[in-house]
Parts: sequence; C-alpha cells; structure tokens
Amino acid sequence: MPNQLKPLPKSFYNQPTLQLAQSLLGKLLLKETDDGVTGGFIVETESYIGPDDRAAHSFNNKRTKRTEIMFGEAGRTYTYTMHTHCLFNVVSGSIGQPEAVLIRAVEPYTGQELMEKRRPKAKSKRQWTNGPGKLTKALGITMDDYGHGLDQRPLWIADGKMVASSQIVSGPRIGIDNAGEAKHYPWRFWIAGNAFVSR
DNA sequence: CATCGGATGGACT
DNA sequence: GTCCATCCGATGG
Repeated sequence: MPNQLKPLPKSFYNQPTLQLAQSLLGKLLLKETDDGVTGGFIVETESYIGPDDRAAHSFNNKRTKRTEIMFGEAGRTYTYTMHTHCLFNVVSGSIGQPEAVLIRAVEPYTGQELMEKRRPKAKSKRQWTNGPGKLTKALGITMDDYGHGLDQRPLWIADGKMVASSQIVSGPRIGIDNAGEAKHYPWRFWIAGNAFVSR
C-alpha cells in the first residue's frame, strides 16, 4: 500500500497515449475538498486519440472551448458534462496533439466514509465508483476542475499499487456505437478481475 | 433562437 | 430489456 500521496511529476504524462492509459492503472486518483480527501486506485481507462479517432471529441482536430485543453500539455484535467454527469479525463499527447485518457473506474482507497456519503443511491460499495460518472461524484470532481494540472492539489494522481502487464486486459471502448470503425479499436484497458471495473 | 445528440446512471417492466 | 432526467456543445435559420 502507498505510504505517501505525493503527486507524480509532469514528466509521467509524457508517454504515448495508449501506453499512458495502461501506466495509469493502479495509480491513485485523489481529490481534496473542504470535506476531506478521497481517493481510489484507477482500475479502468480508455484512450481517445484526437485527429483519427471518430469517437474523440477532438476528432478532425476539432478545436472548441470544450476541447481546447486537449491541445495543450499532457497531465492536465479534461472534464466535460455527459447528460447529468461530469466525466474526468487526463490530457495526454504532445502540445498540438489533442489526446486524452478517460478514467472509467477506481477502487476506493481513502476517504471511504465521505465517498459513501456522496453516493447515497449506491446499493453496494462496488457501485460507489464503478463507472465514469459515478467516480467523479464519489471523489467530488466537478467542471470546476477543468484544466487543473494533476501534479498538484486539490486534484492529483499519485503512485499506487504495482500492476503487472499480465494483469492488464484490453477491449473495445464503451458507449461509442456511433463512431464507425473506431468503435472496434481495443483502446479500453482494465485490471483483470477487479470488482470495480464498470463491466 | 430551435433542435438534436451524447465517452451515463438510475428507476422501472 | 426500456425509458428519461437534464445539460452543454454543435449546428442551422
């Protein structure tokens, strides 16, 4: 178990997006608010690789107020609203390359009482954080975090537990049926057998 | 302005 | 399995 919650350096994010999506598995995602610190181990991610990926918001280098942050440096926060939920992504790729990694699920680690309180409708602990909209609610991540650098509080990523490459599984991404060819790309990664993976 | 469509989650049949 | 809450960005007039 991690004995410190020190943010990973910016340099951690300078790796190809498909690789970063796997490196993020097992890392700790943390958020501090007035109510306290909550955090969980990342157990499921998805890559979105800008120009050629029809499923990405930045497909065709589409540059808008919403996607703007993805054109900037890696290691910042891309949040956006999906229906009634806020979804959290880590910006990746070099400057000018609009890429990101969506965090789809985490395993609760610290601040669990607070997480439970923030997820009153969940019927079990597993449901606190086993989906991209659920984990932001449990951790208190909101649209106010858009653009925040992940190498500092109040929203940061720290070293977590070791994940062997043999434990990492991949497959098609979720919820992008309308993305043509891209819907088959095996750009979703998760820790095999982990109970908090969304599906 | 009007309309439409989601990288979702929860309630319900 | 179905339905829909409720919001933002994108698009067209």
